[in-house]
Amino acid sequence: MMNASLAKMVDRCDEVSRVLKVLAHPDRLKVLCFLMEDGKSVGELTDFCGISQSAMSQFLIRMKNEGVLESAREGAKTYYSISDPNLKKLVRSLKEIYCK
Amino acid sequence: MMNASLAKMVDRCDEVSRVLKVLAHPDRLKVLCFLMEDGKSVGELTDFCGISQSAMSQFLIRMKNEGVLESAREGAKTYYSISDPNLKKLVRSLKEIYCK
DNA sequence: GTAAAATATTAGAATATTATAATATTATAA
DNA sequence: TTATAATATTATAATATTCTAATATTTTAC
Repeated sequence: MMNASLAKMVDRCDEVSRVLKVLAHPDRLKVLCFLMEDGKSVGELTDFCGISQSAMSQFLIRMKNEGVLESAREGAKTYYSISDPNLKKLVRSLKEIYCK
Repeated sequence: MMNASLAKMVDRCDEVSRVLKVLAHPDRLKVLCFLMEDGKSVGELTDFCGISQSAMSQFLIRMKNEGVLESAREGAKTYYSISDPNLKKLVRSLKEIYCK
């Protein structure tokens, strides 16, 4: 009726869909693509996306709380980077699928 | 500054994030996992997910409008299946990443 | 034709998300 | 110590999503 792999996936739909929600916004996805290279400051990310500083900060903190980003303060700047290896894999897959 | 693959991905963030939005709900993700096998009727999908018939119908029609599902009426039943090959690849990737 | 089964539609309340503006905090440089 | 740069916080309006209930449509079986 239902194979083991499907059953496992179904068990994790809540968890996985929460992560997907993070990616399901053009600016957040853009941020994550940019962060694939290395850590960036809030200012760099704000410039890159062209959204307000406040909106960016809120997105970043939200993604950090969701467990996919980590932050490191260096002086007045805060650098964000991807902390979740699964998310990195996922963004790589998206590139594979949609950017060939 | 920014490699070609990243640039391409950034160009498609709007499109890709719209698809991800479809997956970013536990019940819709569950449906898509179930549909990886083959087409299912609205009734089967409703039973599988344990949500109301109306909610399921609305989700299915929305996903069809989004271009990831197709439907085929057979008598009183409507069978839905995945029409977007990229979405299939994506669900496969999610299985790979999160269900190993 | 009428009833029942299967699906779709509509409307609306409840909730969540997004975006903006204003302000606060923190750190550095002068 | 004050000004400025960088980031975070708060509040809120605007919008979008989700869920439910009620009803409508379509098809088949009788």
